Amino acid sequence: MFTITHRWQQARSGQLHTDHGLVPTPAFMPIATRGSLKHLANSDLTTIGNDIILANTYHLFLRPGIKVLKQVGGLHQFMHWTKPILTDSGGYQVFSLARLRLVSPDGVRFNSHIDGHEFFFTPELAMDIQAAIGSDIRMCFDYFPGYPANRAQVEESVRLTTNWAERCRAVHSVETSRERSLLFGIVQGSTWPDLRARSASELRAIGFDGYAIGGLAVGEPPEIMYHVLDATVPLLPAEQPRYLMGVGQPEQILQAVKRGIDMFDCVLPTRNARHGQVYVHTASQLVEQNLSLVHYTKLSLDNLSYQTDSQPLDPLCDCSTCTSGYSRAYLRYLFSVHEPLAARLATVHNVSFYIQLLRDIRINLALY
RNA sequence: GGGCAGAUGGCGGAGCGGUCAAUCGCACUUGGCUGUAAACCAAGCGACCUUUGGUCUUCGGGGGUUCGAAUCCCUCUCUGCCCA
Repeated sequence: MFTITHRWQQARSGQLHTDHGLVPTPAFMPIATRGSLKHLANSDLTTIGNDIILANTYHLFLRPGIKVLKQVGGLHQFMHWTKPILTDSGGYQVFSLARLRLVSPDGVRFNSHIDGHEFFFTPELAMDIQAAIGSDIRMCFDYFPGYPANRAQVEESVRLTTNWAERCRAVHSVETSRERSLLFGIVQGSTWPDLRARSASELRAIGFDGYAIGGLAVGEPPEIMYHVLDATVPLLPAEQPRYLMGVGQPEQILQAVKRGIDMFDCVLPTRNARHGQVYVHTASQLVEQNLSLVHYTKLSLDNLSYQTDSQPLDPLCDCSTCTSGYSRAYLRYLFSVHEPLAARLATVHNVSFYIQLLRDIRINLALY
């Protein structure tokens, strides 16, 4: 169930209800692909105030596998995480592991990126795996051909995605008698407004608990992405959650919220943290308190300029990294000597930055 | 005192007459990461020139052979190992 509590022009804030609790929206979901948010313990996420994480069907299927997931009672039990989990379907891996797969109408033949083992991934299998994981929000197995793609490829992408969405819907309807999980459809169509419209229309006809927009933030200029959102969001049900998959940079999230998006996920805060790049508020923001997180920049901690910089990463941040007295100089040093603590401290900060950003957006919807 | 081996760019370490401003690794500098095959990848890393490119100074010091030397010869200095 999804309830909208506030609206401001196209933007809205609300609550997504799941068996593992409420998710205030707009929401950002940090990525725990393999059932672990890299470098963080659950207690870190609790401290940060994170409400929901994303895990990946494809990766958890390879290891630990369906059998183990069932035996240990699902991913919540396994990783001892009590809040909601959304699972991506593996559709993104069809794209990112393109060299290791072959797409057909029935499904996708994959070779494991781990040991080369071949298997056949279908919408039904994707749903079985997500059931074994026990995720609160499950995604349909979709297909998109990358960017740029020609019209024929994108039409094929929409056709397969709709067909597979029907099959996912069928499996999900049968198996969710006891547990209540939500199933989201994924709109494809790349940059063609009419194909986006066709995809949205076909998915609405099937009926889902929420609608995701996929196939964006895959190399196209941000302006193109905003245009696609302008054309696509109005075609989605007004009272149901909308999820922009894989986005993105903080300003892209702001732009998408303005256009009516409720949910986000992205590897950037976690991956960038591991790579020594941290998001911080800029000085101008100190002056314009009201505008809060609109003003930010990214620091490359390996830059020589931080060698003796005694400031915290972000004086305006209340995360444990920034309030514990760790300096930019120390973080830079830890990265330079490859101490694991560097990635941990930076990840705590970046995830906090995103969670704070979304919290501020929810509180001050009109300001953004 | 004698014998042998060796000295190459910040470090390690290739090269052993021309295609060498010198493979490679590390370090260093700067970029990039968008539903995570990513604690990763890329570029740069003697000086100067606006460039595809060009010029200049380099391979312990000095001298020599050669059209041409980091590569061959002589010598000096230093280092390591062995014998006294």
